[in-house]
Amino acid sequence: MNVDAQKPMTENRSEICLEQCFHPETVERVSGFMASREDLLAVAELFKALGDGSRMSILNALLCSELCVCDLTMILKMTQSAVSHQLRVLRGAKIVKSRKEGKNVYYSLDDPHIAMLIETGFEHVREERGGGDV
Amino acid sequence: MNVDAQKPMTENRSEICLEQCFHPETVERVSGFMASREDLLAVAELFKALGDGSRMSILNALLCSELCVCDLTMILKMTQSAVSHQLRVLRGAKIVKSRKEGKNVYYSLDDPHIAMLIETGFEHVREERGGGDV
DNA sequence: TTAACATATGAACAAAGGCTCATATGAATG
DNA sequence: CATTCATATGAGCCTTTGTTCATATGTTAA
Repeated sequence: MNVDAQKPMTENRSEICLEQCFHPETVERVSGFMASREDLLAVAELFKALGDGSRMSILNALLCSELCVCDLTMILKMTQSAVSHQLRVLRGAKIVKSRKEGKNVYYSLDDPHIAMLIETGFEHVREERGGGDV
Repeated sequence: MNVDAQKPMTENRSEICLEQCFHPETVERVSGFMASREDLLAVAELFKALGDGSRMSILNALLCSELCVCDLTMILKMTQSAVSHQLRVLRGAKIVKSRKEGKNVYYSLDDPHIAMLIETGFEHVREERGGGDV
């Protein structure tokens, strides 16, 4: 989470890479192609929220069924507090949504993209271990 | 990255959730559905590696073209050292691959899943900001 | 209202992560 | 071989993050 990048590039150039080393047109073209800083950060935040073992376990469970916090606590064998804290992160990232029913709060995946991301992730790591390439 | 969960659940049950609160069949069913701990951690690691602004910028650039470290340094206006460190993380996560040519090392996305993940991520955040739902 | 329970949250602490600086490695060139 | 340049890496520093513990909030039932 930096992407600051707003320092004068003139100075940068002299320290790091003398003018002959890089490919100016490529750099130009790719620079033009880059997503907005805002989008980049948003996507990074999304993946960061997916990038934790506990949260991935929660999501894996929610992939199967809507669940209340207590169920999750049982399934993941984690503290209720830890589960709640992680659900907060997931809620903040709009990865899960919640629904209140009496004393219970039921969580589920927020939208189909999320399920797709998670499933693609699993595919990727399984193939990687399995064969090497596809 | 915890997912330890190997403490005796008997004790857990009495502390956290008395027997009447949860849905035993659901818990049972979902527990059976869960991916292996190994896969969960691998996926979490994958997303964690994607979950950083600097790395997402690198990947966004690589989505467009194969690039050497120096090009990336220019495009992202980051230190060469910082870029190299992040490329190491990406390499370790098998998200990018590298190819050496003379003094330069060229990086590119490792496989199509990666591009798909990133693009789905962008779609998600754009739709989220744009409309609210699809 | 009081008690019991499900969930949320704040503080504190330990661990992980990203950046910079300095330096190492390894290739090309004189 | 010595130099130069592209890239990689280790150490140190500071920030972020995940967990636990204690407690707050809010809902249902007695």
